[in-house]
Amino acid sequence: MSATLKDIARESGLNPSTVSRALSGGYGVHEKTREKVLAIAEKLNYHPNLIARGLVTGRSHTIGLLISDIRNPYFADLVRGAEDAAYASGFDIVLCNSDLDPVKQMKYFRSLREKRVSGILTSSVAALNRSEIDELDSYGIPIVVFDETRRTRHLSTVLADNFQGGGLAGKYLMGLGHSVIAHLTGPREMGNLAQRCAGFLKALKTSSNGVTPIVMRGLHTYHGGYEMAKKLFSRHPSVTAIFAANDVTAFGVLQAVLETGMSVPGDISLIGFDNVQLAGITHPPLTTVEQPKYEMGQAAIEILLSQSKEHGERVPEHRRFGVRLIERKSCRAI
Amino acid sequence: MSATLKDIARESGLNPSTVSRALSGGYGVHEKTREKVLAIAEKLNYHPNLIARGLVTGRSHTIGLLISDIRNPYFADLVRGAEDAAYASGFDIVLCNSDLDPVKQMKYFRSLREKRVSGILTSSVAALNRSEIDELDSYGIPIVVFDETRRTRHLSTVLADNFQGGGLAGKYLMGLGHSVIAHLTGPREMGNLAQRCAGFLKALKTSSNGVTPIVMRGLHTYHGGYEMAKKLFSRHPSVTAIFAANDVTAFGVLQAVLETGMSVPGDISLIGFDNVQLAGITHPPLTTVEQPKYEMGQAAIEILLSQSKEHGERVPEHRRFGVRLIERKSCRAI
DNA sequence: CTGAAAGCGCTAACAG
DNA sequence: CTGTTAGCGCTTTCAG
Repeated sequence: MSATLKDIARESGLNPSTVSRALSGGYGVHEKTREKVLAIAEKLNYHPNLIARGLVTGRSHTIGLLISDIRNPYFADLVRGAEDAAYASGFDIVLCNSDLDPVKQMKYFRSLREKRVSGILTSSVAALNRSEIDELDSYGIPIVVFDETRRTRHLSTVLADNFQGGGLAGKYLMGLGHSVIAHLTGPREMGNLAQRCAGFLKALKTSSNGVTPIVMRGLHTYHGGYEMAKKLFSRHPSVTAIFAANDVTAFGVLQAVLETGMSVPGDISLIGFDNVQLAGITHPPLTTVEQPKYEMGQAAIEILLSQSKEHGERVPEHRRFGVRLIERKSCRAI
Repeated sequence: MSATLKDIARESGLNPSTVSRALSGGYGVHEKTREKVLAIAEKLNYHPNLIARGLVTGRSHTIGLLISDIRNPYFADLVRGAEDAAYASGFDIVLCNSDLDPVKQMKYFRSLREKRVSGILTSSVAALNRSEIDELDSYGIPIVVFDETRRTRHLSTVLADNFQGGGLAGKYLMGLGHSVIAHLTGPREMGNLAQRCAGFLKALKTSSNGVTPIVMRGLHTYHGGYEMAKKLFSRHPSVTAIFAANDVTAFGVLQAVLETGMSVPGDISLIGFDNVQLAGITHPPLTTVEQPKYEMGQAAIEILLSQSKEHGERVPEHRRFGVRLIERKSCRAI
């Protein structure tokens, strides 16, 4: 089928190893023979077999990227940042969607490992348990996980300052005069959400006037936001402000508010988290806490790449990104 | 480092080939020895090296997926459909974002080919020219392209019935009584957009009352929609309805409308195309023409997989999906 | 059912 | 600067 290095060796009367050098390095090869090799390669329509090369060098130049669902715009930004950075360094990204399913997740991890990827990036999907973390550690490749607040011996992390972000949201809402404020969030195990919640609660606690925080847990998805909001309105009709764990959840809340015949920000002030692409064009445009998703994706690749160069014991790296409040039209003073 | 097949051969006193059979096939191996092999493999924490296997079998079990930008929610759905289908068959997806850049695009194609992917899925990114199509043909792997209206000797295609969709939009707007209707679309070379436009124009033409179609071209992106709408309002203040080439473009239009102090559907009726995830939660919820993105992604993988089994001359396959109008709140009768 | 041998396409010492 | 040799980890004839 495709021409091989041997073919061009035969054709040129050179030795395969010389051809190899001419093609990849360029060093230690006479310019004349190099040109000759290149010409023949062109003529034979030769294209290196990267998987053969990978076998001998041990480098696949491929990075696994495991998230819950690419349709969540938060991940789209993250992935794009990672892909761009990887591309710039000559690496490919294999994309895996786990849907937060612990079984699927481990299947993907194992499959990536068998493909001998250079490293793995993962959002902290279904919370990893001890033995799973140990398994990942045993892979001997750099792994960086997003939004993971715990520290382990080998895993690197990149995350936003969720605690601060939660505080920003809480303070903002209080500053607007709200006193019955709800926080709609996801499962307890998600460390990043827990941090947002903690920061939020802390902010409310430091206020002079008596604010009543209501915390509800469900799924941090569009649907989850919708459900939680409905429940909230029936149980606590006096709420005037909601801090949603992320924008997509906030979108669900928005939907519920509209269906209930209320309005944002007329009856309910709403604030999200992430500053997802479409947050600016909902009605009303969503006030939210921005985290630099694209940059976080990039950073993860940088860490990964720098670690894969190191030998011996790898020291994990941890990077935390600042957040900021994006004020739009979904909150009002009371 | 990692245990190899040889290690377990030595440990068990068997021949590597026997071990190989025990591990992969299971056929033609005594149950007893098979169990023994499995046990030792487990003990040694053995994991097959898929890249070594790939080298000998010539199968990478990897599929390249080249799109313009994963942050466009249209692609997110498509990609997810593809990834799920690929996963189900034991294939991985390597994701590439070309940004419609012809150079980047060909780089990706070549890199995928060198990685010996089993096939390539691509959205019809920057329009391919003759010699590029020839190059793709020469790869000798199945390639399926989305949204490509031209037919070539080797490329398979999957697309929605864009012509019909355009017609649906046109008819709907006319039925509502609009007579000054604009269509905001992308570059001429994009065959799918051209079809949408053609279907739309055809529908208007068959109307009894005199409708004035205005067609504007720009970029079919959020920003492009915004720009075109601004221009449209200053040049044709009498428009009452807009058909945007896709939802993301429609979102841009929506933004422009709001900024201009008008409202949808009060002053402008707006209809999109795609039925992207968030189309239902903009304000107002967007009326649009839905195409089955997820299913299209799946279908592409099916075609790809069925083709990679075939030997000899491959017959390309073409699949066209129906579309339907999703009526929401962004249009009104005049 | 198992072993021996060869080789996928490439790189990497080591000589020369 | 170039050739020789060996081998990455696995599968796959072909014998036995």
